Amino acid sequence: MSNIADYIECYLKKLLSENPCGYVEIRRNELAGRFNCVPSQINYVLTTRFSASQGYLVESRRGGGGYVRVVKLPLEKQGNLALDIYRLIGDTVSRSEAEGLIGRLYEGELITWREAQLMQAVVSRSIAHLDAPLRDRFRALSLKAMVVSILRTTGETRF
Amino acid sequence: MSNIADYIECYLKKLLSENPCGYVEIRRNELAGRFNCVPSQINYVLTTRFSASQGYLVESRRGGGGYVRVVKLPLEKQGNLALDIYRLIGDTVSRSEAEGLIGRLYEGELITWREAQLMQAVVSRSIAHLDAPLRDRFRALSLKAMVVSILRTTGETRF
DNA sequence: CCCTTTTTGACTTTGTCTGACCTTAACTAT
DNA sequence: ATAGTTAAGGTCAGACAAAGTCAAAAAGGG
Repeated sequence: MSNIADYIECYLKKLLSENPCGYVEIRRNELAGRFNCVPSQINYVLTTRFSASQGYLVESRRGGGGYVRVVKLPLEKQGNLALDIYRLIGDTVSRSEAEGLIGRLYEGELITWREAQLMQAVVSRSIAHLDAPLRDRFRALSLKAMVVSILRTTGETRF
Repeated sequence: MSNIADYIECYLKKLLSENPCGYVEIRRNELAGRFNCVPSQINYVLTTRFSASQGYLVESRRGGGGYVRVVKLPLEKQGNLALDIYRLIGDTVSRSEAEGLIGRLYEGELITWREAQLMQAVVSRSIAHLDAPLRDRFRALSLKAMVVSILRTTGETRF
Protein backbone atom coordinates (compact mmCIF):
# COMPACT_ATOMS: atom_id res chain seq x y z
CA MET A 1 0.00 0.00 0.00
CA SER A 2 2.78 2.39 -0.80
CA ASN A 3 1.45 4.14 -3.85
CA ILE A 4 1.91 7.85 -4.29
CA ALA A 5 -1.79 8.48 -4.91
CA ASP A 6 -2.67 7.36 -1.39
CA TYR A 7 -0.03 9.58 0.13
CA ILE A 8 -1.26 12.57 -1.80
CA GLU A 9 -4.84 11.81 -0.82
CA CYS A 10 -3.81 11.56 2.78
CA TYR A 11 -1.84 14.77 2.65
CA LEU A 12 -4.73 16.71 1.18
CA LYS A 13 -7.18 15.32 3.71
CA LYS A 14 -4.86 16.27 6.50
CA LEU A 15 -4.61 19.79 5.16
CA LEU A 16 -8.39 19.91 4.92
CA SER A 17 -8.90 18.76 8.45
CA GLU A 18 -6.42 21.31 9.74
CA ASN A 19 -8.06 24.09 7.83
CA PRO A 20 -11.27 25.21 9.49
CA CYS A 21 -12.50 27.17 6.48
CA GLY A 22 -13.51 23.97 4.72
CA TYR A 23 -11.21 24.10 1.74
CA VAL A 24 -7.57 23.96 0.80
CA GLU A 25 -5.75 25.64 -2.03
CA ILE A 26 -2.68 24.23 -3.72
CA ARG A 27 -0.52 24.76 -6.77
CA ARG A 28 -0.55 21.63 -8.84
CA ASN A 29 3.07 21.76 -9.94
CA GLU A 30 4.36 22.47 -6.48
CA LEU A 31 2.41 19.59 -4.99
CA ALA A 32 3.67 17.29 -7.72
CA GLY A 33 7.18 18.44 -6.89
CA ARG A 34 6.71 17.68 -3.22
CA PHE A 35 5.75 14.10 -4.04
CA ASN A 36 8.18 13.66 -6.90
CA CYS A 37 5.57 12.81 -9.45
CA VAL A 38 4.28 14.25 -12.68
CA PRO A 39 1.67 16.99 -12.36
CA SER A 40 -1.08 14.98 -13.97
CA GLN A 41 -0.82 12.54 -11.09
CA ILE A 42 -2.46 15.22 -9.00
CA ASN A 43 -5.41 15.21 -11.34
CA TYR A 44 -5.63 11.48 -11.00
CA VAL A 45 -5.85 11.75 -7.24
CA LEU A 46 -8.41 14.53 -7.47
CA THR A 47 -10.70 12.62 -9.79
CA THR A 48 -10.45 9.29 -8.00
CA ARG A 49 -10.50 10.49 -4.38
CA PHE A 50 -12.14 13.89 -4.34
CA SER A 51 -15.15 13.54 -6.60
CA ALA A 52 -18.47 15.17 -5.88
CA SER A 53 -20.09 11.89 -4.95
CA GLN A 54 -17.39 11.53 -2.34
CA GLY A 55 -18.36 14.89 -0.94
CA TYR A 56 -15.77 17.15 -2.49
CA LEU A 57 -15.69 19.90 -5.05
CA VAL A 58 -12.61 20.84 -7.02
CA GLU A 59 -12.19 24.25 -8.57
CA SER A 60 -9.17 25.53 -10.42
CA ARG A 61 -7.74 28.24 -12.58
CA ARG A 62 -5.07 27.94 -15.26
CA GLY A 63 -2.49 30.37 -16.43
CA GLY A 64 -0.11 32.53 -14.47
CA GLY A 65 -1.08 32.54 -10.82
CA GLY A 66 -3.24 29.45 -11.28
CA TYR A 67 -4.38 27.23 -8.43
CA VAL A 68 -6.40 24.18 -7.47
CA ARG A 69 -8.92 24.42 -4.67
CA VAL A 70 -10.40 21.38 -2.98
CA VAL A 71 -13.61 22.10 -1.11
CA LYS A 72 -15.10 19.72 1.39
CA LEU A 73 -18.83 19.87 0.96
CA PRO A 74 -20.57 20.55 4.27
CA LEU A 75 -22.78 17.53 4.82
CA GLU A 76 -23.60 18.13 8.44
CA LYS A 77 -27.14 19.37 8.00
CA GLN A 78 -29.67 18.03 5.54
CA GLY A 79 -26.79 17.65 3.12
CA ASN A 80 -27.12 13.93 2.89
CA LEU A 81 -30.39 14.16 1.03
CA ALA A 82 -28.72 16.27 -1.61
CA LEU A 83 -25.76 13.93 -1.78
CA ASP A 84 -28.10 10.99 -2.23
CA ILE A 85 -29.84 12.83 -5.00
CA TYR A 86 -26.53 13.64 -6.60
CA ARG A 87 -25.59 9.97 -6.59
CA LEU A 88 -28.94 9.18 -8.16
CA ILE A 89 -28.23 11.30 -11.18
CA GLY A 90 -26.51 9.33 -13.89
CA ASP A 91 -25.28 10.41 -17.29
CA THR A 92 -28.73 11.16 -18.58
CA VAL A 93 -31.86 12.43 -16.87
CA SER A 94 -35.33 12.84 -18.28
CA ARG A 95 -37.29 15.97 -17.72
CA SER A 96 -39.76 14.37 -15.36
CA GLU A 97 -36.99 12.74 -13.36
CA ALA A 98 -35.29 16.10 -13.03
CA GLU A 99 -38.48 17.75 -11.90
CA GLY A 100 -38.99 15.04 -9.35
CA LEU A 101 -35.53 15.49 -7.92
CA ILE A 102 -35.93 19.23 -7.72
CA GLY A 103 -39.24 18.71 -5.99
CA ARG A 104 -37.61 16.55 -3.38
CA LEU A 105 -34.98 19.17 -2.69
CA TYR A 106 -37.74 21.70 -2.19
CA GLU A 107 -39.75 19.45 0.07
CA GLY A 108 -36.65 18.69 2.07
CA GLU A 109 -36.29 22.45 2.49
CA LEU A 110 -32.86 22.45 0.93
CA ILE A 111 -33.89 24.97 -1.68
CA THR A 112 -36.33 27.85 -1.79
CA TRP A 113 -39.21 28.11 -4.17
CA ARG A 114 -37.35 30.62 -6.29
CA GLU A 115 -34.33 28.34 -6.45
CA ALA A 116 -36.57 25.51 -7.52
CA GLN A 117 -38.00 27.67 -10.30
CA LEU A 118 -34.50 28.58 -11.39
CA MET A 119 -33.47 24.96 -11.54
CA GLN A 120 -36.61 24.00 -13.42
CA ALA A 121 -35.88 26.67 -15.98
CA VAL A 122 -32.48 25.16 -16.63
CA VAL A 123 -33.59 21.55 -16.93
CA SER A 124 -36.63 22.24 -19.07
CA ARG A 125 -36.83 25.49 -20.95
CA SER A 126 -33.21 26.21 -21.71
CA ILE A 127 -32.72 22.99 -23.63
CA ALA A 128 -36.20 22.42 -24.94
CA HIS A 129 -35.25 22.45 -28.59
CA LEU A 130 -32.23 20.14 -28.45
CA ASP A 131 -32.45 16.55 -29.65
CA ALA A 132 -33.31 13.97 -27.06
CA PRO A 133 -29.96 12.23 -26.43
CA LEU A 134 -27.99 15.45 -26.16
CA ARG A 135 -30.74 17.06 -24.12
CA ASP A 136 -30.79 14.35 -21.49
CA ARG A 137 -27.05 14.53 -21.10
CA PHE A 138 -27.10 18.30 -20.72
CA ARG A 139 -29.82 17.97 -18.18
CA ALA A 140 -27.76 15.55 -16.14
CA LEU A 141 -24.71 17.80 -16.28
CA SER A 142 -26.57 20.93 -15.24
CA LEU A 143 -28.51 19.19 -12.56
CA LYS A 144 -25.40 17.70 -11.02
CA ALA A 145 -23.62 21.04 -11.06
CA MET A 146 -26.60 22.68 -9.41
CA VAL A 147 -26.95 20.03 -6.73
CA VAL A 148 -23.27 20.38 -5.88
CA SER A 149 -23.75 24.12 -5.62
CA ILE A 150 -26.67 23.59 -3.25
CA LEU A 151 -24.64 21.12 -1.28
CA ARG A 152 -21.90 23.62 -0.92
CA THR A 153 -23.99 26.59 0.05
CA THR A 154 -26.39 25.01 2.49
CA GLY A 155 -25.77 26.58 5.84
CA GLU A 156 -24.01 29.66 4.62
CA THR A 157 -26.18 32.71 4.48
CA ARG A 158 -24.03 35.22 2.66
CA PHE A 159 -26.56 37.82 1.61
CA MET B 1 -3.65 35.29 -5.81
CA SER B 2 -0.10 36.09 -6.75
CA ASN B 3 -0.61 37.68 -10.12
CA ILE B 4 -0.28 41.37 -10.73
CA ALA B 5 -3.55 41.59 -12.63
CA ASP B 6 -5.54 40.61 -9.54
CA TYR B 7 -3.75 43.16 -7.40
CA ILE B 8 -4.42 45.92 -9.87
CA GLU B 9 -8.07 44.88 -10.13
CA CYS B 10 -8.33 44.93 -6.37
CA TYR B 11 -6.68 48.32 -6.12
CA LEU B 12 -9.01 49.86 -8.67
CA LYS B 13 -12.08 48.38 -7.03
CA LYS B 14 -10.96 49.72 -3.70
CA LEU B 15 -10.52 53.18 -5.17
CA LEU B 16 -13.97 52.92 -6.72
CA SER B 17 -15.60 51.89 -3.49
CA GLU B 18 -13.92 54.73 -1.63
CA ASN B 19 -15.01 57.22 -4.22
CA PRO B 20 -18.71 57.93 -3.91
CA CYS B 21 -18.93 59.68 -7.27
CA GLY B 22 -18.99 56.34 -9.06
CA TYR B 23 -15.82 56.59 -11.07
CA VAL B 24 -12.08 56.80 -10.68
CA GLU B 25 -9.51 58.48 -12.83
CA ILE B 26 -5.95 57.29 -13.21
CA ARG B 27 -2.90 57.85 -15.35
CA ARG B 28 -1.94 54.62 -17.02
CA ASN B 29 1.80 55.04 -16.80
CA GLU B 30 1.75 56.08 -13.17
CA LEU B 31 -0.39 53.09 -12.20
CA ALA B 32 1.91 50.78 -14.14
CA GLY B 33 4.81 52.30 -12.27
CA ARG B 34 3.16 51.71 -8.91
CA PHE B 35 2.80 48.02 -9.69
CA ASN B 36 6.13 47.65 -11.48
CA CYS B 37 4.63 46.43 -14.69
CA VAL B 38 4.45 47.47 -18.27
CA PRO B 39 1.69 49.99 -19.12
CA SER B 40 -0.18 47.65 -21.41
CA GLN B 41 -0.76 45.44 -18.40
CA ILE B 42 -3.22 48.07 -17.24
CA ASN B 43 -5.16 47.63 -20.45
CA TYR B 44 -5.19 43.92 -19.88
CA VAL B 45 -6.74 44.37 -16.48
CA LEU B 46 -9.26 46.84 -17.80
CA THR B 47 -10.45 44.58 -20.59
CA THR B 48 -10.58 41.40 -18.53
CA ARG B 49 -11.98 42.79 -15.28
CA PHE B 50 -13.84 45.98 -16.11
CA SER B 51 -15.85 45.06 -19.16
CA ALA B 52 -19.32 46.30 -19.95
CA SER B 53 -20.91 43.00 -19.01
CA GLN B 54 -19.30 43.37 -15.63
CA GLY B 55 -20.95 46.74 -15.28
CA TYR B 56 -18.09 49.08 -16.03
CA LEU B 57 -17.32 51.66 -18.65
CA VAL B 58 -13.81 52.74 -19.47
CA GLU B 59 -13.14 56.09 -21.07
CA SER B 60 -9.77 57.57 -21.85
CA ARG B 61 -7.91 60.27 -23.62
CA ARG B 62 -4.46 60.15 -25.17
CA GLY B 63 -1.88 62.83 -25.55
CA GLY B 64 -0.60 65.34 -23.04
CA GLY B 65 -2.75 65.34 -19.93
CA GLY B 66 -4.28 62.04 -20.92
CA TYR B 67 -6.15 59.86 -18.45
CA VAL B 68 -8.13 56.69 -18.01
CA ARG B 69 -11.47 56.84 -16.30
CA VAL B 70 -13.19 53.75 -14.97
CA VAL B 71 -16.89 54.26 -14.41
CA LYS B 72 -19.04 51.89 -12.43
CA LEU B 73 -22.31 51.89 -14.30
CA PRO B 74 -25.18 52.50 -11.93
CA LEU B 75 -27.60 49.59 -11.98
CA GLU B 76 -31.05 50.42 -13.06
CA LYS B 77 -33.21 49.55 -10.12
CA GLN B 78 -35.46 46.51 -10.14
CA GLY B 79 -36.80 44.74 -13.15
CA ASN B 80 -35.16 46.77 -15.83
CA LEU B 81 -31.72 45.48 -15.03
CA ALA B 82 -32.69 41.88 -15.59
CA LEU B 83 -34.58 42.76 -18.72
CA ASP B 84 -31.61 44.69 -20.06
CA ILE B 85 -29.34 41.81 -19.27
CA TYR B 86 -31.67 39.41 -21.00
CA ARG B 87 -31.57 41.52 -24.13
CA LEU B 88 -27.80 41.70 -23.87
CA ILE B 89 -27.39 37.96 -24.08
CA GLY B 90 -27.09 36.82 -27.65
CA ASP B 91 -26.68 33.36 -29.08
CA THR B 92 -23.32 32.79 -27.46
CA VAL B 93 -21.87 34.00 -24.17
CA SER B 94 -18.35 33.53 -22.83
CA ARG B 95 -17.77 32.38 -19.31
CA SER B 96 -16.45 35.69 -18.06
CA GLU B 97 -19.33 37.57 -19.66
CA ALA B 98 -21.77 35.27 -17.96
CA GLU B 99 -20.06 35.69 -14.62
CA GLY B 100 -20.09 39.44 -15.04
CA LEU B 101 -23.80 39.48 -15.77
CA ILE B 102 -24.62 37.26 -12.83
CA GLY B 103 -22.51 39.51 -10.65
CA ARG B 104 -24.57 42.48 -11.71
CA LEU B 105 -27.82 40.74 -10.88
CA TYR B 106 -26.44 40.08 -7.43
CA GLU B 107 -25.26 43.63 -6.96
CA GLY B 108 -28.64 44.86 -8.08
CA GLU B 109 -30.15 42.65 -5.39
CA LEU B 110 -32.27 40.81 -7.89
CA ILE B 111 -30.81 37.51 -6.82
CA THR B 112 -29.43 36.17 -3.56
CA TRP B 113 -25.88 34.97 -3.04
CA ARG B 114 -27.02 31.36 -3.21
CA GLU B 115 -28.89 31.97 -6.41
CA ALA B 116 -25.81 33.60 -7.86
CA GLN B 117 -23.75 30.54 -6.91
CA LEU B 118 -26.33 28.30 -8.50
CA MET B 119 -26.24 30.27 -11.72
CA GLN B 120 -22.45 30.32 -11.73
CA ALA B 121 -22.41 26.56 -11.36
CA VAL B 122 -24.55 26.21 -14.46
CA VAL B 123 -22.59 28.57 -16.67
CA SER B 124 -19.15 27.39 -15.66
CA ARG B 125 -18.91 23.99 -14.01
CA SER B 126 -21.63 22.00 -15.65
CA ILE B 127 -20.40 22.47 -19.17
CA ALA B 128 -16.69 22.81 -18.61
CA HIS B 129 -15.71 19.87 -20.76
CA LEU B 130 -17.82 20.62 -23.81
CA ASP B 131 -16.23 22.01 -26.96
CA ALA B 132 -16.10 25.75 -27.20
CA PRO B 133 -18.77 26.55 -29.81
CA LEU B 134 -21.38 24.29 -28.27
CA ARG B 135 -20.46 25.42 -24.79
CA ASP B 136 -20.96 29.09 -25.51
CA ARG B 137 -24.31 28.44 -27.11
CA PHE B 138 -25.49 26.29 -24.27
CA ARG B 139 -24.33 28.92 -21.81
CA ALA B 140 -26.40 31.53 -23.56
CA LEU B 141 -29.46 29.28 -23.52
CA SER B 142 -29.18 28.46 -19.84
CA LEU B 143 -28.44 32.01 -18.86
CA LYS B 144 -31.44 33.33 -20.74
CA ALA B 145 -33.71 30.71 -19.24
CA MET B 146 -32.44 31.58 -15.79
CA VAL B 147 -32.85 35.31 -16.26
CA VAL B 148 -36.40 34.79 -17.45
CA SER B 149 -37.06 32.75 -14.36
CA ILE B 150 -35.67 35.55 -12.22
CA LEU B 151 -37.82 38.07 -14.05
CA ARG B 152 -40.91 35.96 -13.46
CA THR B 153 -40.34 35.25 -9.82
CA THR B 154 -39.33 38.79 -9.00
CA GLY B 155 -42.88 39.73 -9.88
CA GLU B 156 -43.22 43.22 -11.27
CA THR B 157 -41.79 42.89 -14.74
CA ARG B 158 -44.08 40.47 -16.44
CA PHE B 159 -42.64 38.54 -19.36
C1' DC C 1 -2.51 -14.64 -16.78
C1' DC C 2 -6.05 -11.16 -16.81
C1' DC C 3 -8.13 -7.23 -14.90
C1' DT C 4 -7.92 -3.04 -12.31
C1' DT C 5 -5.40 0.71 -10.58
C1' DT C 6 -1.55 3.73 -10.89
C1' DT C 7 1.96 6.30 -13.23
C1' DT C 8 3.82 8.75 -17.00
C1' DG C 9 4.46 12.12 -20.66
C1' DA C 10 3.10 14.29 -24.98
C1' DC C 11 -0.15 17.54 -26.30
C1' DT C 12 -3.88 21.06 -25.34
C1' DT C 13 -6.22 24.98 -23.31
C1' DT C 14 -6.47 28.95 -20.67
C1' DG C 15 -4.78 33.02 -18.40
C1' DT C 16 -1.02 36.46 -17.77
C1' DC C 17 2.81 39.52 -19.00
C1' DT C 18 5.81 41.99 -22.16
C1' DG C 19 7.61 44.91 -25.84
C1' DA C 20 7.61 46.83 -30.29
C1' DC C 21 5.00 49.76 -32.86
C1' DC C 22 0.80 52.97 -33.53
C1' DT C 23 -2.47 56.93 -32.61
C1' DT C 24 -3.94 61.12 -30.49
C1' DA C 25 -3.54 65.46 -28.01
C1' DA C 26 -1.11 69.45 -26.21
C1' DC C 27 2.58 72.56 -26.45
C1' DT C 28 6.12 75.42 -28.82
C1' DA C 29 8.62 77.94 -32.08
C1' DT C 30 8.34 79.92 -36.37
C1' DA D 1 -1.88 79.09 -38.64
C1' DT D 2 1.69 75.21 -39.20
C1' DA D 3 5.03 72.02 -38.41
C1' DG D 4 7.61 69.63 -35.19
C1' DT D 5 8.17 67.77 -30.51
C1' DT D 6 6.71 65.57 -26.56
C1' DA D 7 3.54 63.23 -23.70
C1' DA D 8 0.13 60.62 -23.06
C1' DG D 9 -2.71 56.15 -24.08
C1' DG D 10 -3.92 51.82 -27.55
C1' DT D 11 -3.08 47.39 -30.06
C1' DC D 12 -1.52 43.07 -30.98
C1' DA D 13 1.12 39.15 -31.40
C1' DG D 14 4.05 36.25 -29.02
C1' DA D 15 6.40 34.58 -24.79
C1' DC D 16 5.54 32.57 -20.54
C1' DA D 17 3.04 30.22 -16.82
C1' DA D 18 -0.11 27.56 -15.04
C1' DA D 19 -3.57 23.56 -15.16
C1' DG D 20 -6.29 19.81 -18.06
C1' DT D 21 -6.72 15.65 -21.12
C1' DC D 22 -5.96 11.27 -22.82
C1' DA D 23 -4.15 7.10 -23.80
C1' DA D 24 -0.45 4.06 -23.30
C1' DA D 25 2.82 1.86 -20.26
C1' DA D 26 3.73 -0.09 -15.75
C1' DA D 27 2.53 -2.18 -11.51
C1' DG D 28 -0.35 -4.94 -8.47
C1' DG D 29 -3.62 -8.34 -7.00
C1' DG D 30 -6.52 -12.54 -7.57
